[in-house]
Amino acid sequence: MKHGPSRSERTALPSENELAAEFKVSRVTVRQALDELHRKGLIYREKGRGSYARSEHIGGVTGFGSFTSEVENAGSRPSSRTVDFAKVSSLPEGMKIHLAKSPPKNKTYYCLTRVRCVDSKPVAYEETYLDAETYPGLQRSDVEEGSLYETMRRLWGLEPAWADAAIEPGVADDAIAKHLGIKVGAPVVVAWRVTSSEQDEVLEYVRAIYRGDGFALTLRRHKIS
Amino acid sequence: MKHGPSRSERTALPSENELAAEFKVSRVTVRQALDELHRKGLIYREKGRGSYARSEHIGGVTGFGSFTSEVENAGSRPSSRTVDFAKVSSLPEGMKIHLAKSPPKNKTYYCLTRVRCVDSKPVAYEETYLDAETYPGLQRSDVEEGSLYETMRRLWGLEPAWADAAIEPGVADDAIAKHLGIKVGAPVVVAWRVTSSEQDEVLEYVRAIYRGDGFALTLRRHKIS
DNA sequence: TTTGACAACTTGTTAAGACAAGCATACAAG
DNA sequence: CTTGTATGCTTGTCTTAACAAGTTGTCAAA
Repeated sequence: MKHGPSRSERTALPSENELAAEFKVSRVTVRQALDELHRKGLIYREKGRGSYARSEHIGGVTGFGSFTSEVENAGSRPSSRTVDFAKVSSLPEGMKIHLAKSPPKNKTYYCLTRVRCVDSKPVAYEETYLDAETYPGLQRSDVEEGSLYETMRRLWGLEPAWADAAIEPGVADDAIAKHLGIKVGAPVVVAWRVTSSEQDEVLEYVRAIYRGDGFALTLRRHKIS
Repeated sequence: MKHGPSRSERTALPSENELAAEFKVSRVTVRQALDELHRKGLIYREKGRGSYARSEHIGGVTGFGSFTSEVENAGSRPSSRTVDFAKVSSLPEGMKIHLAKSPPKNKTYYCLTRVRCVDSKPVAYEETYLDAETYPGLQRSDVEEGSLYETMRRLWGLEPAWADAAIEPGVADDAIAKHLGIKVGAPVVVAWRVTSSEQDEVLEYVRAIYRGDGFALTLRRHKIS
């Protein structure tokens, strides 16, 4: 026997059984989809009651993942200016200090230096170190345009899956101040990051310096525990 | 027919079927467990090959979650010194600027000010704003000792589930420099955070200021996409 | 030697169903 | 009016089963 429309007054989503019937799939499949939405923070679920949609879910620039797609998802227009592309023989000291796995020695890296912009305003100075063995024959033209992650996928079939990062405060030195259009000594956020594939191959080492005035790194809907 | 020991030479984990047999559960259940380990970044999986354990997995102080448990998991000893406990009638300006949902007006909050220490060294200055309606009758003694999240759970049955945060650079002012034992004007990281329950009830607003010398916020094994 | 078909494994996905446990309503007993 | 109970819903957990798709080694054919 039906007990009135009470549930429908409270529930944003149909029940798992209703969804299974509607889309002609099994309940296991419905649950897989709902669990994924839950992990992303788009819905929450209550035993004995139902699944509820959250009112909102907006993205932000986290400093992980692709700068290009993150800024786009946030509704702004990303752009990059390549400052330099050179071969170097070691990583910055901070990389060795902060990150769990110390990088191997006697390697050569391509060092890609870019200024990251949101709506044409420079917000970050970024040095990306790419192992020369991982990207044989890498050319400046390969990374000059568009998303680096897209290039990794297209040319080398590499897919970024995990990031380890350390965040610390700093002050802008002469070069960084000039690139970001801020004063020397202005406070900045320094992020050290290692991006790896699903199989733990290191894809890039990154040193990123974010300006602070009018821009902030955000982490939205971060699951605790 | 068996085809030699090739797989066992490469695989760290038994296959799903082997695990199901060993623990007398169905393969679906085994997969649920393995998928969870994968999401946590403890293993990775390859179709047609097997599941592989990652070499290491160490935690870090992310600035989300419980400071107490995060520092403990990182193998250090956390402590806190309560600087102040007062009633206030509004949140700091930065909270309204950075966070998605602007907090309601005409509220009163308990403002808990603490200095966070790792191995007795002060690393962060933290102001926690707790809605007086959410925590009726909150006493300083309730939060003076131990983990605030533990108190939330024990006394009010509230469970932190999600955090939204914004991170920006800053400089230490006089008060903060004194509390952290650093110089006035030293670079710091300012984190604005809202912690919510699974049902989106706001549990706390936090303004945290981290020193930069010898301490860094870390995010280990952060899943991309 | 090289190539290709095949078998035997792996994980990925889906199905259909059962039972437990929590929630909300309706309803009868007090 | 209050309280307990039954009912029918919900999500949570689990089982057994099947097939798809990718990987690896064997082995016969060229």
